[in-house]
Amino acid sequence: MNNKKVTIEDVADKAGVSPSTVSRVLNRKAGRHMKEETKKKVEEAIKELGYTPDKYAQAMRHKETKVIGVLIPDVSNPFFASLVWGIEDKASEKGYSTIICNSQNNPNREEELVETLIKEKVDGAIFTPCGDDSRAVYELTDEEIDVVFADRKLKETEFPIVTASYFEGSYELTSQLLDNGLERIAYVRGPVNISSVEERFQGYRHAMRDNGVSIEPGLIQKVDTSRKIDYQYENVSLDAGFEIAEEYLGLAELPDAILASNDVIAVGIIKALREGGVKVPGEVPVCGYDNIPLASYVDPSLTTIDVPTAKMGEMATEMLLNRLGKSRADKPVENVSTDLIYRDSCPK
Amino acid sequence: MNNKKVTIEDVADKAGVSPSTVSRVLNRKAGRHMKEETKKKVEEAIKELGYTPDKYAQAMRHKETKVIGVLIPDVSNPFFASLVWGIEDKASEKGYSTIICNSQNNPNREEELVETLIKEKVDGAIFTPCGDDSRAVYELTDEEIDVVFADRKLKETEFPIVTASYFEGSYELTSQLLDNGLERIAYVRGPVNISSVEERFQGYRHAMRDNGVSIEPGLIQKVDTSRKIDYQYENVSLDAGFEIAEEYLGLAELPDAILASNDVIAVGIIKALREGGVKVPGEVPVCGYDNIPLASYVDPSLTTIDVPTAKMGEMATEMLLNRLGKSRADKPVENVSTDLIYRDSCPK
DNA sequence: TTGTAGGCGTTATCAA
DNA sequence: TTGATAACGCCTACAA
Repeated sequence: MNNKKVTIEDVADKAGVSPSTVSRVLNRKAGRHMKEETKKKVEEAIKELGYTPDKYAQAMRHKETKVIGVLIPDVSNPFFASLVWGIEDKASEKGYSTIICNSQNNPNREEELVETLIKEKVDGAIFTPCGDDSRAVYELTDEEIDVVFADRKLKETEFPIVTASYFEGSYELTSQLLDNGLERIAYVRGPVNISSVEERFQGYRHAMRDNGVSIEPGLIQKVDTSRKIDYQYENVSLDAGFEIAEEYLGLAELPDAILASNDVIAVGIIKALREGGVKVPGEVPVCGYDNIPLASYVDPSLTTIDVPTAKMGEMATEMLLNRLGKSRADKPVENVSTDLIYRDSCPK
Repeated sequence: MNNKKVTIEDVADKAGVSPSTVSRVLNRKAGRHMKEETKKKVEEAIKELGYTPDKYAQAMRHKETKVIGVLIPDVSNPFFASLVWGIEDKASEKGYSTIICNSQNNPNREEELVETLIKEKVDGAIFTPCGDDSRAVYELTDEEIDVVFADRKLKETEFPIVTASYFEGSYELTSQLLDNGLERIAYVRGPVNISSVEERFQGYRHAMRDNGVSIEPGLIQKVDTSRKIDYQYENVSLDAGFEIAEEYLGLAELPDAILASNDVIAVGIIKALREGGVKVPGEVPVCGYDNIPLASYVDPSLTTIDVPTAKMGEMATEMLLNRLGKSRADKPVENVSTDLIYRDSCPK
């Protein structure tokens, strides 16, 4: 088709005006004054020629690139995949493109990717760090690039963030188990330095404490899924859950129930229990977190806590876009709410 | 830190040379002539100032952006997630960034995204179309943007592609089931107009025919997962598999075995059978395709066919990068090989 | 209301 | 071997 790039000058020629007039038609700030006729001529020429402004020339001229960077640990984790979906939807709706970067849970790679984002001159970034003490983010803010966190926050800093009520979710679930008379509740948690993991864990701890139930040491286990990397996130968490559960099987007495940081770990746990001849939930109920799609399809279906990740992504994007330009903006913290979902891995 | 952007001129000043000299140091084609001393001075200045060339200015000057576009149906599908991982790895290794676009199985959105890629002036694109007759790709080639297909091919066209030996995988699996004396083998396939789905299906068909076994109508079912969209790919395929299996349950006689286009559908099938009181694999063995991580964790673990998706992504990227610039290039078609994996959803 | 001119950061060309 | 200059496509003062 009309191949060779058409520039603003071509449009100007065709419309019989100057390039700046064309530019004005394109960028008319609010109500600007110009003859209706000129405007019409120009618009026609634009349409006929199929003209689109050159992104790169625009970016060079003024400050905007209309690109936002997304820095997350790993898209192959379904949790982040749908977070990203939410981000992309909202961004493209608002005329922004996105660059997705996977840190692969590696702080060094995280820093490299931040460099990339800077080179790409992104207008802003949505950031889910792989730890809670990333200094990478400061390179962004040094360059005056707006940053909004999603899901996980940094220790001892106050960046704008959209996250979920993780503490409350865990607290509620744990309380219900206690109400059902289960007391020796085990907890399998993810890496220590991730705020969302920590909050989920603290919800459990506080619920136990508030109900006057002490936690037997040895019932709390930790998987460190951030060390190993794999093309498929689930590979490492499944195995991790499996291995931890095998340790529980070695205990003199099995726990009354097992809670996991997330659904994938929980599925690994269930498999180990099954292979160890333990009935779920008959002997040991198991619960996860996140409500991944497969949660309702494994046997037994996972009791879990739903997290509206896509919505989280949308909200983070809106928050970021609202802040762009403005030196400061409105709400610095928003929470999506979680939702407890009972299924047959855990008797109500 | 050193905040305000440092330009090539700053470097030139600091080194006491002209901007063009700095540029030459940066882009010295092969062995070029310049005093070692000047070169050294310039390199020092570059390092001290932490100078990096401005991507946008470069893109405007010559033809390259060092960006490749990736157009796939849906990253929340673990299959594509790891494909993308492979692409990103290889691309960043070669100094390219990527723009990931999800068509969400929507041909219209696919066309929009192609426009985006053109505006972004990507140097090339990796494309997994949502159907087999996408005309969107021609807009890319009209703009002289190189395109390599991944996983799925278009009908009646010969674009360079990296895919997998899907036909052979299915053929082998089906043959083995037949060898085991299973004859009434059902097949649940995905949408008609996707080449990888079709090839998997044809592998089954040919194996049946070559073994002289005719296929009972009614045993072949189709799920159309491309209609519904969801933030999580798995939601729709799981449900689809579930619903189809319910139809089999209504049959006068159950099939001897059920094959599915992919693992996710297979998990949906298994759940329906289980709820219908049918033992897997005792009464009806079930097999999938793709070897997703969860395949070995569901109960019973899925017999499936491994597809090295990440490798496929790497190869597609290499193929694309090799073609950039060159009007034509070497191998237009490469296949990764698949690998049959027996697990306990299917007796050997 | 519209046009002219200059410059954003690079690099290719040509002259020195 | 190095430097000056123009040009990529666009936008914004400023002038008309």
